[in-house]
Amino acid sequence: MRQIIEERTGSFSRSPQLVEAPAANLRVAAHTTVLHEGDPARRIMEVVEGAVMLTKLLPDGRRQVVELLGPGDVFGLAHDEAYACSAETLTPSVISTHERSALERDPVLAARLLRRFEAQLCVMHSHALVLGRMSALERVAFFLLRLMPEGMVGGATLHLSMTRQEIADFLGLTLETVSRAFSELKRRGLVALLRADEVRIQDRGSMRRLAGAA
Amino acid sequence: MRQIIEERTGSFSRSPQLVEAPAANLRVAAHTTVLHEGDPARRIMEVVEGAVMLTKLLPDGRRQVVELLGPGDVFGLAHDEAYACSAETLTPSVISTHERSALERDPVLAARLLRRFEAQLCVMHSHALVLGRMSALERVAFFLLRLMPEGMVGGATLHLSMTRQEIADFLGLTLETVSRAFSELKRRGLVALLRADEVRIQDRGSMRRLAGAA
DNA sequence: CGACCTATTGAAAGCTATCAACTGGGGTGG
DNA sequence: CCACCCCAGTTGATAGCTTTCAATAGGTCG
Repeated sequence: MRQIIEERTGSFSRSPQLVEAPAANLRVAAHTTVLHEGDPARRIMEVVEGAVMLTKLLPDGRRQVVELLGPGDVFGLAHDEAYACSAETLTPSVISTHERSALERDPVLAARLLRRFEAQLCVMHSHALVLGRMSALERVAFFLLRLMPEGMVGGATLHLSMTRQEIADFLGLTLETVSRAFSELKRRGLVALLRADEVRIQDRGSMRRLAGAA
Repeated sequence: MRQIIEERTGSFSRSPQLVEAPAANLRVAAHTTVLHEGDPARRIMEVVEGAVMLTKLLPDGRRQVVELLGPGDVFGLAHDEAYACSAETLTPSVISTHERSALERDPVLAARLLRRFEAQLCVMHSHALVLGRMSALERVAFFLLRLMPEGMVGGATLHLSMTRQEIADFLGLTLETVSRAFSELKRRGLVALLRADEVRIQDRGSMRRLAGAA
């Protein structure tokens, strides 16, 4: 299941003494596991391009997608020197990595990560509200709005790069419930489904109301 | 509903030009709302002593306690220049506050907050797993273990400084379900309830197993 | 064109929420 | 000092939503 990471860091690659270069960049294919929950946490990473999901597992196999990341977002966080989540690309991505010790030496990097952590923490707070207090329909509406950049006009269609199972694991639902929610949103005319992974938001106002105007 | 903040910052207090003092400390009574979701986010805060909960509201009044904070934890995060959560003390607390601009001027502060943000983000990831994938009984077990410091021996009793409603809002349940879960844990002999807010963990192993060994 | 994987839809079961009644402890006031 | 009141918590019955199990449809790739 683990796929190979395609590494293209140019002249910096594979030189241990160059880990503190501004950024060691990795180009990674879609559906690649970049790091594994529990592995020793040596490096901290930023998404440069693409989309990455962070997941956690329960001993019995239940999975939660805890965070969806886009350009600028940071991952590879450590709890007790080990990665707290697995990270998997959803699309072809570019990821830059830093030695953890660079945080202390590089104030510019530290300042950037600080700002980003604050933003990600706020997003997690919203997600706790979604997971703890919203119905299935509301969760899916919230999810679609979150993926749809503000400036996106009505005509544009959104490509979901996640399966129903991945969306379900993100929203704390089952894949069947997610599918039913999509169908219900379609039935109500709030979204149009061109294909299973091509969505268009038809009635943004109603969607916002469903998602709690968040 | 809003309670008055009792301010005792000694000689630094109420001097606008001293906001960048090492720490403007507030001593706050229990059950005091320190800041309100949506208010302009001027300052960033740290818990020095006590316990604080961060909450978010849906337009229809549904509430989620998104984070429980103890000494060292940071709050007062901003989304679009406004506080993303309300913050309320659970116990008498001491809170230190900083101007947001201090983050850029004070590298020591920034480094401390960076480390703390990382830890809090990891905790939020765990909480997403709890909210998204755990049953009511598992959630309550997880909650109790989280409150029970590792070193705490069997004999010690834990004082819950939260009502059933607050615990429910933290775990994404109703107060009745939380109460039933407590009763079930008691019935199974995993915990003892001396009073409604005095708990003793009797069988830590079983509790860990329930909580997914997290 | 067929195989396979993902998504959709249906029916039934299960868990939690909701509504409601009751209990108990603490504090207040007589 | 005791009785009563009030609020938090507990417990019960029922409803509702989501999950589970199962079968069907759709799309993609060989």
